[in-house]
Amino acid sequence: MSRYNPAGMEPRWQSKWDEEGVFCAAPDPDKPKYYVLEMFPYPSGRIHIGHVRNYTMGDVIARHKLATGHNVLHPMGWDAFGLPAENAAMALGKHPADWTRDNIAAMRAQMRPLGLSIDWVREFATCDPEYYGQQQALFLDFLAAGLAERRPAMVNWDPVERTVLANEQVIDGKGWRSGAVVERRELTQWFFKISDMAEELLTSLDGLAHWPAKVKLMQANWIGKSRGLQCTWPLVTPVCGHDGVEVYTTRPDTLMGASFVALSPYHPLIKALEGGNAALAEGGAEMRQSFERGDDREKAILAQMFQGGTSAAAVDAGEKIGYDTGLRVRHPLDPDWELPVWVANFVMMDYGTGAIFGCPAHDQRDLEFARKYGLPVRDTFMALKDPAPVTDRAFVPPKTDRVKWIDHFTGLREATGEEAIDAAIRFIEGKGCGRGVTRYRLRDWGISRQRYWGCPIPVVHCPACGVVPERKENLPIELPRDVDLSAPGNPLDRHPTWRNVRCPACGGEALRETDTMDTFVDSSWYFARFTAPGAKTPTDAATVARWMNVDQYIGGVEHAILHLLYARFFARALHRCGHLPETAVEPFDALFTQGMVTHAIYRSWDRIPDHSRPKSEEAVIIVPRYHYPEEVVLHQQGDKVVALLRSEMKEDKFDPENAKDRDDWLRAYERREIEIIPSAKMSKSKKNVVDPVAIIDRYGADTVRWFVLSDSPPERDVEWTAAGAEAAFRHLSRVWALSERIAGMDPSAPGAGDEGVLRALHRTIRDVTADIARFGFNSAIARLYAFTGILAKSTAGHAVQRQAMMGLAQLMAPMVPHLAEGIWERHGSEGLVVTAPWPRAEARYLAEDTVTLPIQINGRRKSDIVVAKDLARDKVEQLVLADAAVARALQGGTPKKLILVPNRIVNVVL
RNA sequence: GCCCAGGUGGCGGAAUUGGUAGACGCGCUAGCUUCAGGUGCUAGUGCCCGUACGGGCGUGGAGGUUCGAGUCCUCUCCUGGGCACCA
Repeated sequence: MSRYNPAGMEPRWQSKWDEEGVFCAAPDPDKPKYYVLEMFPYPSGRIHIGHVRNYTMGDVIARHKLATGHNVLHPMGWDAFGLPAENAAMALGKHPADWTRDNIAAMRAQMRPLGLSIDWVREFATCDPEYYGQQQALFLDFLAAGLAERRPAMVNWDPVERTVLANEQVIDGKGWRSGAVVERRELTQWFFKISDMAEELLTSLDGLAHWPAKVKLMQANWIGKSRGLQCTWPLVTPVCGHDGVEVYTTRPDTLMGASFVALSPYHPLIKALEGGNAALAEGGAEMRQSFERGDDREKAILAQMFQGGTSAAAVDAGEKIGYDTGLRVRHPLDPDWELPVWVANFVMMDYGTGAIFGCPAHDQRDLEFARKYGLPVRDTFMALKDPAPVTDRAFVPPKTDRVKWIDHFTGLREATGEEAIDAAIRFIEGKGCGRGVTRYRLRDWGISRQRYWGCPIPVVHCPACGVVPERKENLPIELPRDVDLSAPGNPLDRHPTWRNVRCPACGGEALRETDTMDTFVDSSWYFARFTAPGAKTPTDAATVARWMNVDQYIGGVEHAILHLLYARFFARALHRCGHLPETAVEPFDALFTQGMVTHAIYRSWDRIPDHSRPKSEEAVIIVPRYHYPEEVVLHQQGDKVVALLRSEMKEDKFDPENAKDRDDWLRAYERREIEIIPSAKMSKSKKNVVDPVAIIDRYGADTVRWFVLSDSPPERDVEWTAAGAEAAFRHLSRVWALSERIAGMDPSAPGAGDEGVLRALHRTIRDVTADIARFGFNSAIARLYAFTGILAKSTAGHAVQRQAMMGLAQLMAPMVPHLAEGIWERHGSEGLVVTAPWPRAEARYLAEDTVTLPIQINGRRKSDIVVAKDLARDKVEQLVLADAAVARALQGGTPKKLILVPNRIVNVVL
């Protein structure tokens, strides 16, 4: 009788799997293929418990598919380019390449003990020249296909990272990694023309049946399709070569409510005008600054704080500023109607035409602007019920609401906004002074980064030929090893020789492009590369056709827009360039977005002397101090749990592991407990992190795997608790002990209740199989707990208990593969669990010949009866009326009604 | 502000098409075992009344549909997420 010993068992089975090559994804034409992929990690150097959850989920799917006879591809790699390596280089004096390689080695070493069913032969890192060289080849193909281009553009400049960011990488006006407020700059940059595919990327979302609706919705919102009218408002007096102002609107039906035209401070006409108008130039510059630095927003927040309120509404209001340019335009529907042209800080150059017409009655921003500067407010429609002119709130009903129109130019009287918009576009197109236009919020993907540690963009700048693509035979364009990372800016710009090349076209002296690609490019096609990681072309036609699509993709919901949208674009671009079959333009058949692992935060408050104040005063500052979970011991005190610092207890010679000591210590130092802040996202600064390596060392990989799948549904966050991890370990120990007990049974001893155990086993097989298929891992585990309980109490004979134990091991195998192999071996089974065919639930054990029929009285359950399945209605009624609880309720009377749902339920209505 | 997802015991959470609410785990209570304690085992555990038999209430709140509602409908409150001067 041996004890459960994961430390001894787990490495042994891992070697065994390696020796047998069970995870090697050699194409097997006799089996259906199945490609499982988890989003690959950034090699930060340490695995995170969130990684463990992510990869364990993928592993359950992969192992289950392996057992159901699939040819499984389950690879792993590293998203290895990116800024942290450069930062580390500066901080540690270590080359980014070395830092990255070391981190990869460290993380691989931390991941391998998890026993994941990964084909490690396919492993690669995006910083391998073999990988990024192929990416450069793709870039050249995209360029040739018109999918990439170089052009000047206003870009988001992150002053901390000293590079530009894509729109998707700017969150709340701040860089997604640095958190710095981004500035706007005009730079010549490389773009992928993702906006050309906006419509396709939007409509194809409908076909993604196995994607979460939430992710599809987020993408649809991001693409942001709108239909509207674009029309010219002629200038009364042409100026600076402009005859009129192009305006885009989604509400052409409200054209008669116009009160002014407003231009973005970046509008070309404003820039042209500023030359001759000092006041305008000053005002325009001020407004642009407010865009760039968010100045007025910050000021507003500050003002609010000093006045004691920080309501989001007040801050969000954002003061509207404008200058009257003095120009006037004619209304497109009425040449006699002249309107003023303003420049306004709330008009964006990036959307529409950078010019709007203000309709204060039906737009809150325009109303605020009009009220501030005394511009007219004209109602164009009113509510059917209680029509009233607009005063301090713009009237903006949903476009599907019917409203009453005031003297509408299309002749409408009562109509919805939608109908009015359609009518207005038709009307204006008929008059020839405007056209219906569909627009998208999605803009092109700027991929240029002024950084070292990324994939070089393979083009050359030639004084004679201009921008020339590199020749494919010269790829990969490798990053130079000898770079100076100590100074700010792009080290490739400063490199003495790397830039100097011959022009691929004319052979003259030329300069290499020094921008590198956004790291999201690296992760936009790795899934395709995994199908043939050694190919001399980006993909290999036959193998990519065999393995694509990814059948199940798993990752965090934080990539719902960025990564997944780029990957969808890339798949289409790859297809156009002949690297992916058409069937793979949507590369991920099914997507699962898993929740985070969270943990409570332990915080105390330290009083430290405040040296900035004169000594005479009571000068202390109270600062928060956070504690790692392992520094804290939890103690049950009455009905509440308190956290105590182990180190403090030890200093006072108390044993933190001893409950009585904890009690004594608490009594002696009553107020030294630590605040417990409920579950939050793990964060290093709050120290609420758990180290998977430490947990694996303590309990084994199977316990960690079991735990991260337990309790919470996988799409939701799971709270890591020490008690939960203990419970997982105890359970696995009990399963092992049960297996030992059964192994030690007398094989010939008779037993009782064989049938019941087998029924329970087959029900469990049926239910666990269904649960795994629908990602209900927490439910599957609950059922395995329940079945373990039944087996543990069973008095069945040895043969049946052994069979049940083996079935249990198989069902547990995707979650706790090492333990399952151990049990399998202990009971003398052939081969490995991992390659054994998945058990089948047999119909004869699932069929029931009796049913327990709950009896409700007036809809509330009062009793139940056991009857033969499909028993005749009148027989059931007799039994129901004879039931003690029913008789008591009837008190000799007859029920008003008796509802009988066969084999399901009975309801007696009094 | 707009859009989306959720609110179920002390806690994490179960609950096919409307059909026994609270599976399973944690915690707690009692007992047993070992014992200095933890561990292990057995039983109990939604709330209220009742010694018990039993009864009443109960899935954020208020209404509604139904023989029957966690599930469907209307309104409302709260929490989390996404987007946001997008014209």
